Amino acid sequence: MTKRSDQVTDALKQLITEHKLKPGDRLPQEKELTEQFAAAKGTIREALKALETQGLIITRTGPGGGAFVADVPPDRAMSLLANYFYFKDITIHDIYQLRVNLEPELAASVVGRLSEDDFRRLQTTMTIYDAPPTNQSEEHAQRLAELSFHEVLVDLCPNPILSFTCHFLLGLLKNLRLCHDIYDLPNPALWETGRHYQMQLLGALKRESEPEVRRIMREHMVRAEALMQAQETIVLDQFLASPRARKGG
Amino acid sequence: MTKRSDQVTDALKQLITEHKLKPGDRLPQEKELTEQFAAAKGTIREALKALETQGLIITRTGPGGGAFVADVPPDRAMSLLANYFYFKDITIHDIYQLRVNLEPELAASVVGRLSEDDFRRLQTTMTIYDAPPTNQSEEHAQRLAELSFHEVLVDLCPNPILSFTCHFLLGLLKNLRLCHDIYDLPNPALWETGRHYQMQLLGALKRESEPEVRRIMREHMVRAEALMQAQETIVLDQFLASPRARKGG
DNA sequence: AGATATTTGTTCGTATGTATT
DNA sequence: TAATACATACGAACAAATATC
Repeated sequence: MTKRSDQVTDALKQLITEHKLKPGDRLPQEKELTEQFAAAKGTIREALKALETQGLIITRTGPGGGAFVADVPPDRAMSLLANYFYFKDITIHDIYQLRVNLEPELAASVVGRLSEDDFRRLQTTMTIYDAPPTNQSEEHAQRLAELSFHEVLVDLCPNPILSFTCHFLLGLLKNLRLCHDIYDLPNPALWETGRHYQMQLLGALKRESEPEVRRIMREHMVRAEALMQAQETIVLDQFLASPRARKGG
Repeated sequence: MTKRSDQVTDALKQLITEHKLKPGDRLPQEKELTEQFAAAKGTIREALKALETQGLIITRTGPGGGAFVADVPPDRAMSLLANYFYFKDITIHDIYQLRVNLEPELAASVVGRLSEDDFRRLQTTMTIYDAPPTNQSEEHAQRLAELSFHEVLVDLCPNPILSFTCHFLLGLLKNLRLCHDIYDLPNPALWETGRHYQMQLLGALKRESEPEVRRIMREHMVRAEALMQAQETIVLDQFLASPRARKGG
């Protein structure tokens, strides 16, 4: 038997779609809902909480307050999706199999859409890894900055699905345990090639040459995957070896 | 000030990650949680409801019952993500920009992994659109069956991210209002080419020729996009024209 | 099969916090 | 400042589901 609160959740969702409610529109108050659904406050609140965690509504207290339909924030959508992958173990190849094919599209989709300000943003992020890193934490920071170059493209991409997917993949690279371990290893080649390709990419974007943008980004991704995978094997070997090593003293 | 129930939600999430709880493991009971967090029952229940909505836990009543860590079901992850795109208007090109680049990878990733039974499944789905459709509802059904061909590939794909993304795109094609409208239009070319490419694909999969599989699937997607886009313009024109037409009688 | 114990699910009444007027 | 309207939180009781004996 489905729970009463879940029934209310579904009913409220239907109410939103049927009445074509838009972000900002208000739902009935808790008191009204208790009457409409003949359910107690607690039950109604659980139903609203479900919608709130989905990002579909936000609630405000005080006069004129209540539950308001909301645009799901990208961050929330990303963390909800990240939950799905939490118990699967993701490999570098899993991530780059998508990046190799999608990042070129992403870059191509912004050709001719960059303002002077956008170019400055790209150039600014590149200055962070202008010089080779001197210590480990600096190297770690540079890796994250390198990713933010791609986040600028994500912001400008007109395709919401492509943009979100690439953004999510960047989130995995930023947050996954495996990736943190990889970033902790020194990797001058990764710094060198990342810098190299992004310089080339910036030029191609300025020339507004879509084929070149596509080609450069693809090469960039293929190269990055190879370098990351090399480190992945090291990290995984360490992981396999360490329990033994500890036991052995 | 952040809500008490949200604090509890975060604390419970942290508890799961820190104790490395895996699917099947139990969380403390409501009663214990009220004591541990010095919060009322309703507050605890709202926190648990948030985790339940995310698909991170399921709850069971009775002795030995409680909240159990769960693997997020793919369906739930998909519908949570679909919420994000609910208020964005997605175009055919948005969807196919990803499909053109990912479906070839998907197909390539299953080469050499198909059992006799899998081949039968593929062949069975193809029989549904063996003959040209005679009426509109039959045509609509065939379109959905055509998509289920790709769902077989999704099931076999070893890359969880690629598999999920392609699955999600199929979900959009199945559920989006725009796509339903498109499927309602007669389109013999779509039937013809879909059938054609899937026959070819089946052959290439049997020969285990990865380059061919990739090439055929890409052509299939490029062709499908063109046909779908042609219908998209018709549907959108209708949509723009219809208010006028109604008013005019 | 039926009684019982355990645990979540639901209800109601009340009190507190917060933002608007 | 005070009054008002709304969500948020507390606490006790009851209902429903389910495993065990």
